[in-house]
Amino acid sequence: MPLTLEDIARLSGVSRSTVSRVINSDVNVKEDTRRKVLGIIQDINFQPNLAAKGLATGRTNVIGVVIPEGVSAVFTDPYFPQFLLGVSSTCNNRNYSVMLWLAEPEYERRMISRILHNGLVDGVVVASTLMNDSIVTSLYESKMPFILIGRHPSLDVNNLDVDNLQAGRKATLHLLRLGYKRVATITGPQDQSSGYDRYQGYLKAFQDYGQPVRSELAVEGDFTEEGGYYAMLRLIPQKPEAVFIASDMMAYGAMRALREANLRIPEDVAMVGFDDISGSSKTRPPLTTVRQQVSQMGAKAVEFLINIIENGSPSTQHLIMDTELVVRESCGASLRN
Amino acid sequence: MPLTLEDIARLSGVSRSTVSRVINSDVNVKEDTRRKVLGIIQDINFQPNLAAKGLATGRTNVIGVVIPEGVSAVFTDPYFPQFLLGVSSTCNNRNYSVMLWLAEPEYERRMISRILHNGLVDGVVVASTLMNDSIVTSLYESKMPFILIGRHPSLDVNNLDVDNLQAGRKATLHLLRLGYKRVATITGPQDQSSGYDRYQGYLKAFQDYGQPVRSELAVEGDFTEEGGYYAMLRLIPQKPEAVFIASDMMAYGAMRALREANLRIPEDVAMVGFDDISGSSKTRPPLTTVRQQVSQMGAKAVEFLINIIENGSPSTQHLIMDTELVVRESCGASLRN
DNA sequence: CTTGAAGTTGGGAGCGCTCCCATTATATCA
DNA sequence: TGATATAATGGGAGCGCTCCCAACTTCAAG
Repeated sequence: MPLTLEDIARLSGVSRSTVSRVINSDVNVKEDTRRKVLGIIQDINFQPNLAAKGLATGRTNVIGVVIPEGVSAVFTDPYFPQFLLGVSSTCNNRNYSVMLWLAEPEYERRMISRILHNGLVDGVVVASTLMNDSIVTSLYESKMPFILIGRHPSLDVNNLDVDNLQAGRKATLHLLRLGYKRVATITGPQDQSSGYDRYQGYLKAFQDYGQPVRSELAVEGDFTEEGGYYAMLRLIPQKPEAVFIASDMMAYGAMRALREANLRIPEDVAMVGFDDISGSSKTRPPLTTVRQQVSQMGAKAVEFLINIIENGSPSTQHLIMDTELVVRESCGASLRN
Repeated sequence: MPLTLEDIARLSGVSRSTVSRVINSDVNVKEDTRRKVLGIIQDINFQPNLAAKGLATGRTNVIGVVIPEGVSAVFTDPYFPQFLLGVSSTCNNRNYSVMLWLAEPEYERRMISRILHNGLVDGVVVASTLMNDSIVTSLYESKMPFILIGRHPSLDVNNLDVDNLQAGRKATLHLLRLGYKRVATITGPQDQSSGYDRYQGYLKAFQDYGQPVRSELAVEGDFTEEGGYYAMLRLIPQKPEAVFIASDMMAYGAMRALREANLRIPEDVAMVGFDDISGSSKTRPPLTTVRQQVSQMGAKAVEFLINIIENGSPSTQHLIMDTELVVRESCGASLRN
């Protein structure tokens, strides 16, 4: 049977209240008393019951992380573990715990109400949803603090996003400037903001470079290897000279398709990916890609959320993280200079 | 402000107790009453406060999943997301939630006591630890229900494991029977049971096949692509004809090393991997590997754990899951028949 | 000393639920 | 129809904590 505040109180000859003060670092405790109580707590390895604390304070020191499982890439892309690493690590040192929900459509409604109403979490991080995800709407309508990874097309919510548009533009311009004429793209799903925005960046690059976009050079993928493979297959007949691919996983698939078609990278088709996941420096050839600091995003998201939980959020905030173009060999930059 | 049982009671003209009975499907409620109360609950989308319930019952309907971060492969190997998928999905339909702890060494002690003493979870799944992990010992000494994925060298704990020894033996025998003479292995870390057992299976295969083991043909890897690459580099001078590699990720690294050394797979060096992660059917050549049903393991682990939580566990149980050798091209089976 | 402010401490009430027991409604049988 | 078992219901106590207020110390200033 776990001990309670009352037990510690008895053992150290003070009252329940004083023990509570010690645990919560209240200043109004004589130094002597504090030391004595702390000693007992340590000796006995006492941990206050968080359910009780939660009931009394209305706060649990738990944050929820919601990842819609519908996003098929969840279980193949290193993006998610990496993100969770950042989340978890920050929670650890801020003394929070992580409740993980992989949202399955069939349980979605039930899950949402659990999250919102049952007092299990103090706030929620929602990652990589569809743009009009109902979870976001529900969260928005509730009083639950939350932060969206990505952005929402219409609602003004606290969010943390990468500047996908700039990044897509940067990657595409890189190819354009290397002199490739037929620069294609394999996009992410257009109902996810990351997929959509990167594609918009691609379009913007053409505009800025004063060159017309050819719609037959854009194919939609789904952020998986498989998806990249089939997208590339559809692209090959269009004879692209270069491709901007909206995720490294898809780039791997595209590489496979090109290899099977006996097309060389970058000589026949150059490519730039997106993410810079750990394998991308070791592909053949090494992949030029847009780096985003995924685990740092997880960390930032949690800091952001905890701040809202603890201090409230007078107005909504939007954090945008930068990306960096990592030039390796798949774009053919070294050949063309 | 969220509603309480008392509110629902008032709205439906019954008492708090009756509402509680309805929510917990107690039989002693008149059908009429039940319907009326249920109606109100639904209309209003009421969710009972789980912290309060937890306090009163000592159960939270939350299970913890602990993954030691020290295991470097955590963030590159699809194994973990896949496992979490199984865990999460089963929790969803059993009405449990998942608390995720990626154990960082520096917070380990604090985390363990939180898990054990603060009443946040009803039980714990511990995945892929080192064999003598202190988390397991602490859990064992506590009264907290838990189940270990893998096995423990000395403690008799509830666990769920694949038959790594048989699997390693099966894979190695496959190569031996194909007539390869110098069959090498890249093992996993020998302080993880999966790494150790697969290697023991490798040794057992030689013994059963009546052939001596050459110790220079075994190199220890760390379950990462990188590790597989460097292990293969060390193996190449030994001129192996075939290799059993204890994880597909390492096999990918090994492939890369062989490719760079201009050695063909399987003509110059044949290989068999382990895991059958999703990429393995699409490598060049497709990878022969030992398939384990990872997400199913997650699901089973949760079922197992929930059963212990709800019904107790008179004696410790050990669940062993089978594996299946998936023969593709990297082992050269098609060439040799 | 006396007085009052500041520093400490203790105990009651309450967070929202469950569980137990007492009470009331309903059914059953002779 | 009355006695008795059984089904339904209500309300108090308590889970372990925090928060508030009252009470007690301490100490410096007058």
